[in-house]
Amino acid sequence: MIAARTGQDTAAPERCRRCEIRDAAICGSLPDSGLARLSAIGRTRKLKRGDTLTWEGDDAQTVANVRSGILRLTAGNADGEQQILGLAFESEFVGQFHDRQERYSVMALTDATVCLFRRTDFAALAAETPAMANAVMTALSSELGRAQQWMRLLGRKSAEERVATFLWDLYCRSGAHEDHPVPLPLTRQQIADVLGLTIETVSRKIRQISRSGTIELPDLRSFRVRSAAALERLAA
Amino acid sequence: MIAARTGQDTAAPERCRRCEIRDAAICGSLPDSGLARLSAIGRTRKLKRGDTLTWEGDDAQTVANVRSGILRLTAGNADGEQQILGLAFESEFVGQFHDRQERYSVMALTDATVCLFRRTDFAALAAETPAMANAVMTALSSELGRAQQWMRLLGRKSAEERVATFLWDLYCRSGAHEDHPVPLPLTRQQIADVLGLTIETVSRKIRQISRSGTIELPDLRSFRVRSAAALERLAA
DNA sequence: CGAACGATTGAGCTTCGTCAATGTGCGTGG
DNA sequence: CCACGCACATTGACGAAGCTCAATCGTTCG
Repeated sequence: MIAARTGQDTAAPERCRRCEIRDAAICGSLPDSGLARLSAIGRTRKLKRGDTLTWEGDDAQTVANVRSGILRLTAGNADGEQQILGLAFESEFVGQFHDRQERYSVMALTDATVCLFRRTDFAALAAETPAMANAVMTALSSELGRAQQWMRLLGRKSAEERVATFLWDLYCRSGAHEDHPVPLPLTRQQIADVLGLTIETVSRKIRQISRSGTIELPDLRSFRVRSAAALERLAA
Repeated sequence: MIAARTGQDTAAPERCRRCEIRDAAICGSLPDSGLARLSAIGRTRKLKRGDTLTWEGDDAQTVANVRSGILRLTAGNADGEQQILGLAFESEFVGQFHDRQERYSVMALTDATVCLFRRTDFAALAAETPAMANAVMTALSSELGRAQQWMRLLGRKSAEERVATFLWDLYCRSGAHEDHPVPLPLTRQQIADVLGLTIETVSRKIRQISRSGTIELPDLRSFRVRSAAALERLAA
């Protein structure tokens, strides 16, 4: 999800210039010494699908960089209702760089690998290394940008546009080309939760886009884009 | 609007513990020297209702702290459609602390006073003063929290809940008590834009909440809360 | 095979947007 | 002062989008 127009030319990889996706750019602006320090304090953790990395309200001990898989960020409210705040894909950061309390719960939607940093280590590094502090701000800025794109999706897009946006997003991130299969590692229910729709509406709209010939559905866990242009147009 | 649970005990004022609103806490964690530096680089500007402070896409020259009035943050997309990203009230910050390009346009919904800082001054201060960098991160974090609350409003709330949330928000911020008039300095159209609804729906829902006895409408530019508990319940 | 789970499809209903008519308050010019 | 125009607000009728409820289908796994 979705765009941070950072207005910066960092060295961070950009997977797809045309869609709304950019990678979090935290590493791009770091000097080598910062990178070395960073990797010195990180450790890898593997998550199984369904595992929860952090719970909303917990002490914020760690921030994480996604190496593989898809994480889901959710915040509950008093009624126990869950609002999905977004997804985090490879290379993106999740967690509170600054706050002492988790603002959202993070769950793995697929098997995933993350690189964990203790928040305090991170903060200490930021305090002593201006470039690091700068990088944290970049990450926060970029997260904010993603949040704002997400708002546009939730606030203004129709069900069809939401579904198309989601598929387009996955397509762009996957690096696949037209007619090549793109993994779709979420259930319809999970997609519905992410997009703020019901499972029935998601199912109907996916079918509808498929019947229109824009995509193909070889099975429930993948899709092929027949016309990228048409899909992008549907995504609005 | 709306909540940043920073998990921090800062000295920043908290107007209303019960509702979702907190003040941006940037000043709370600054040492006096930082504050002195901060006020040295700031300057005041008055905005008339309808004035635009910054345009999306412009070079980000300044960040601003709202001293009075209400600002509206919007982002356009290719189609020229506008998505409202939120409002900024007294004591909150708007603008890009980190990015070189404005991410949203800022317009005054009412006459307003802002305190402006050049982004570069701000950044320089942050680079040399860890406490200042920390404060910027706090502000970014808090903005992120607001964005996430806004997502919940856009993603999950019904028209009635949105309107009630908005009124509840204003009520809490105003510091007024039950049966005291709360200023409502926006037109129905502006409220509709903010909440992602149409003017007709806003009008109907406000009337409906009024007919239910929860609020009273002495005129179009203010309201009185008859039952704060009921209003909070409607806000969900 | 049968149970369980996810997905699909249909029917009906609710909510909210659209379009159109009407009401209300206010400033301006006669 | 009054009449008029204008902007904003309200209200009603209608329709479309999407939600709810329920039935059915397909796959997978025991």
